[in-house]
Amino acid sequence: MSEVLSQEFFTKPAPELARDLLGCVLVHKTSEGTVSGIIVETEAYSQEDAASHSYRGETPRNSVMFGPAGHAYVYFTYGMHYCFNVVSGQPDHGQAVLLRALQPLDGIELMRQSRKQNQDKQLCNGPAKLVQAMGISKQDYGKPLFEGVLHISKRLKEDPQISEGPRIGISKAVDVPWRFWLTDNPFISR
DNA sequence: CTATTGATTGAT
DNA sequence: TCAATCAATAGG
Repeated sequence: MSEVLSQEFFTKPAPELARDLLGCVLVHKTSEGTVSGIIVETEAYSQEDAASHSYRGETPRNSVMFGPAGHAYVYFTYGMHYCFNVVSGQPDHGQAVLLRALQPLDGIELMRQSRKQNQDKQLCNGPAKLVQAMGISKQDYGKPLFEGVLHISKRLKEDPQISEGPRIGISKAVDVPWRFWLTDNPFISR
């Protein structure tokens, strides 16, 4: 068993946290069983960033982004999908890290059931896919990730090789290289 | 109140 | 390449 991250770990700026979360493990202990996966792809969003939900200030949807770091920002989009973010930085500065892909670790059978999909590479290779596979819902909005049934554990291996590039699916700040992934990992999206 | 858009996905 | 599908947000 790996150690759970401290809240302090999340207080760094989003682009930095996005890198540091790679290789860490997202764990969800549900009534059905435990599901977990290695974080292999992330994106950073900060308040000065035109592509960020926090760019135009605090609203009912994004308010948790302006609170203390280490909490979950879950939002509904495209009328059918949820995405999962980790709040980062200091309070009153809206920033977060979007989790885009995981490498399935535990509870793969549960993931297959919730995703109605058998191929392991198709289980968590997209932001809305991992939310489905991990059994995350809007109920998890604002929950702490440094303790509790939904949490993030420390890296299994230190100093992984990381690649970076432009973010996916946005129409503003399209050239900002704030998407990060574990180099050559086969479980990333696109 | 109305209109637009979207940090996506799966099928064609 | 495109439809699905609707809440949040911006604008009047």
